[in-house]
Amino acid sequence: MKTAVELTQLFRNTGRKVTAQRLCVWRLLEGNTSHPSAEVLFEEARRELETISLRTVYQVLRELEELGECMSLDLGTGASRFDPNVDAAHHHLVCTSCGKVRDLYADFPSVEAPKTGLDGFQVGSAEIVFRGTCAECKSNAGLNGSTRPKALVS
Amino acid sequence: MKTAVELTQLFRNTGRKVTAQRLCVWRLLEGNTSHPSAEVLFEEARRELETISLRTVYQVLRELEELGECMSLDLGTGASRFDPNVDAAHHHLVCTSCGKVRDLYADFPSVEAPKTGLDGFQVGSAEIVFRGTCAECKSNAGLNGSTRPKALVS
DNA sequence: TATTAGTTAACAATTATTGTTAAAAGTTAA
DNA sequence: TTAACTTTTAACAATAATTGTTAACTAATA
Repeated sequence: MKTAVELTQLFRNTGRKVTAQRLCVWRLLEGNTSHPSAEVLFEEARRELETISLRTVYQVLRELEELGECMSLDLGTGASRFDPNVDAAHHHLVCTSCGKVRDLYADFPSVEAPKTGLDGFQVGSAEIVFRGTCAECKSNAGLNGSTRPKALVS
Repeated sequence: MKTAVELTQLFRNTGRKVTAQRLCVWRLLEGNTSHPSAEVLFEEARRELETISLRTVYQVLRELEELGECMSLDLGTGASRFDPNVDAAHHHLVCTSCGKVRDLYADFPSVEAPKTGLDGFQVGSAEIVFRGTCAECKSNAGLNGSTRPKALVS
């Protein structure tokens, strides 16, 4: 994702306005590797800008997606997760207990769809999702039942 | 997934009843590689059993999942897709234009999460999702606009 | 055939997300 | 600074997928 500063340029140049709400969400996403949902971003945004609405957060996320500055990920955790890292190829680790998502920067050169047997299917991208248990959920296991399992394996 | 015949045994042995509805959905899933959604299964089931309800289809799918006989996949196509193939490791090709899902039986031995740098995350499984365009959508491209793009890249 | 489980209809409810409207407020170019 | 234009907000409604609920009915099994 472009920086908030770069986005400011871009928006002004294209007749869009740089509002406090946009700036707030942009800044929250900049360098963010936590893969927040819209709701989570909304809660964070509200701390800085008490009057921001969830509706607006969705709008800002949508427009970032349309600009190719942000990706929404469907990882089976209930809500879409937003990832500002659209440049570096990477994969994801998803905790099946708490829904936490972590980036995995590893190159899997062998992950390429075979050329044959695809029935003409033209492959553009490959995403790997690793599922498992994060450190916290592992230590919480057995006792209580972990930190609010909002989503399972999907 | 076990065959309808095996499931019949299992259900009888565990005090559950083998109803026409269960049998119908089981049979529709047996060997099914089309990754149908609940709705699609419902429509197919209704051809054989006009009175079956969508509610029941969801129930039957749920119980198959709980028995580990079926997987629900969240591939960013809107609705969950059901896959009776829970035994053989395989991956998926998803058409970003029409949502079609195809199995890919290919071994990617290198796809293993690294041991280090995971911050204690314990990885259990890896799924690869290849996205692209299926043969039909490729030939339909340019003219009309393809067969109802219900879902995009997610 | 009796018992028990399952199905159906007919809803309500939920969650995530987008659409809508009008009024109010903010941003920007000039 | 102002005028023009864009955004935001509130306050809903709406959608789609899915699950919960109830009661009446029907069907499966021992």
